[in-house]
Amino acid sequence: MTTLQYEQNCSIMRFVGLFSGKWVLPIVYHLIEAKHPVRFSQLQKALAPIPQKELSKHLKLLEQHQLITKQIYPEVPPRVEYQITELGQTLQSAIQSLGSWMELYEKNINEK
Amino acid sequence: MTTLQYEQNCSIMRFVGLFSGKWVLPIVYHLIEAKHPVRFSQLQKALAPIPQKELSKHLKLLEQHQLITKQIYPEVPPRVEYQITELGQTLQSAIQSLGSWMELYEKNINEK
DNA sequence: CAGTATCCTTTAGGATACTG
DNA sequence: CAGTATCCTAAAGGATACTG
Repeated sequence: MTTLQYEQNCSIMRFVGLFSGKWVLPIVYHLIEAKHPVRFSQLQKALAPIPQKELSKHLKLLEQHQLITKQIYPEVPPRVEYQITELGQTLQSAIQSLGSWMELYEKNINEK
Repeated sequence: MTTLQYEQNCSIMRFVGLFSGKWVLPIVYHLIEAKHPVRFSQLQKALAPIPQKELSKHLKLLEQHQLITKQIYPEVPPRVEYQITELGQTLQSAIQSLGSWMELYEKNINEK
């Protein structure tokens, strides 16, 4: 019998695995807040100074994980829009609570 | 006027910065759940297969960030205990919501 | 027991240039 | 516009051996 390891058993660790990367949560959260489809260039501008490569890579991964959808419009110049899925939208309160906690924490640290 | 960048302005990004690292949230959460002081070796066992180096490094950082305290007992063999601070304890619900979301997500993905 | 120290490999991250 | 491709550096992560 193999020892079941913490890595596979802990939902927190699996979460960290799924959302590892400096820019992942910000991308997701921006799309959650936007609610409407957002173009690649809009995302890049909103999340500046995110490197284009990082944005591109994580959008692809998030789509694979069914947290966002990608819509390509065959126009010239090309238009590509990203939108949060219903499943992705369920992340809203969890991510919000991280941000709220951070502000509480900083307030606490600074007043000492 | 300099453009204020997303990195400094977004509490989510600052959170990600503070808790970056595969093992940080698991360590914090274990201490939150424990409530009582926990020895180094207990942590290592509970979070296996965490490398000793990672555990040691992150405990030091968490202490610097005032999220945990360290108590050294001058015994032989030495005993060192770590405990969550009140400030650290305030993370509980935020981290829990990450884990709960992860389980919801996995359930959703698997039933397709 | 509770760490350090060392070494090594992989990944993340970012700058820049190019393309359909 | 919306990406790729390339190159590079720094940081993360992990295995192992050693120490007060």
